[in-house]
Amino acid sequence: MCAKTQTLSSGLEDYLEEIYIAHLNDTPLKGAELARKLNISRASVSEALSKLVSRDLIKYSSYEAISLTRKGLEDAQKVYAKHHILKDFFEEVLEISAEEASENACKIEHIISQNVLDRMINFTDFYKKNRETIEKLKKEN
Amino acid sequence: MCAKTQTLSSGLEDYLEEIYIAHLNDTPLKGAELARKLNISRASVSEALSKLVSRDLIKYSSYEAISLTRKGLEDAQKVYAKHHILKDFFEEVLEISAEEASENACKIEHIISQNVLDRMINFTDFYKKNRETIEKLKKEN
DNA sequence: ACAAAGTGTTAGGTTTACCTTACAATTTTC
DNA sequence: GAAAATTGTAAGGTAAACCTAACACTTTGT
Repeated sequence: MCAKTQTLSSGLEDYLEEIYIAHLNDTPLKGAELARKLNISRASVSEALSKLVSRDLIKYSSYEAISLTRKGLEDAQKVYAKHHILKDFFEEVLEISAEEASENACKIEHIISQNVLDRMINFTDFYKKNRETIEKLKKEN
Repeated sequence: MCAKTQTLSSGLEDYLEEIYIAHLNDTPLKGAELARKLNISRASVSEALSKLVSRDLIKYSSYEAISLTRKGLEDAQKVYAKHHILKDFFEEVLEISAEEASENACKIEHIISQNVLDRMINFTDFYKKNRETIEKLKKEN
């Protein structure tokens, strides 16, 4: 009856994130396509989708597009946001390439604490606003 | 979306790191003590140590202190360094508490790319050298 | 020295997240 | 409206990393 709120494994978060990206792009996403995107077998995706359904994070029937429940949407947004906070910090502050920034963000997004992320948002924001001053300072050293 | 790569598993890196810390402290470390430190059963530690021995990263015989091979020492130093680069950045730049900085570093150290770490070293260094100027700049915003 | 305490290993189990194979169900294409 | 292609799922398997229980071996304390 009452839905359980468990923490999502890193793997399930990846599924959810990819489903969310399809949602953002307004692109219908089926299991097989998700399998291709994540480079995982259709069988494994099938199992994972069952888990997400049983946790009330997605709606899904065979041969139809996957959709997010309200709860699933919220969770996905959180993961997606984490990804971008990290990616943005890596790119803007550390000057890492978009690709490498994304690869690192993909892994770290599942384990970093919210507090660190919050500070990272502020810091990246500060950095962007003062980029010229800071870069001048760097050259002076 | 998130491809996986790993030579030494995150778990084995943790064992190695703890062994290295004992080495730094010049404290003999046996399996049982390692198990206590990592909060893992003696049985699991026994298995893990066998793996580390077979990979030529440690030397170990029952009832004796664990020691690092040259290769093991190098690997351990790398992990340990990663931990401190991250911890230092979290503490010094993001002003995270020592404890939380360490907790985050513990997890991230196993997955972050060397390139990001290198940039992080430089950035933290820059930040420390220009702390006052940067903090003044923050207040101005 | 020898009992108690501590340490190590084995055997067998669990969980998680993958996999392949094979088949069933559905959709697409001609 | 079939044949072909695609999609989904069930069954059974693998591997990693942990666990407990039981037992054997070693060290310690008196």
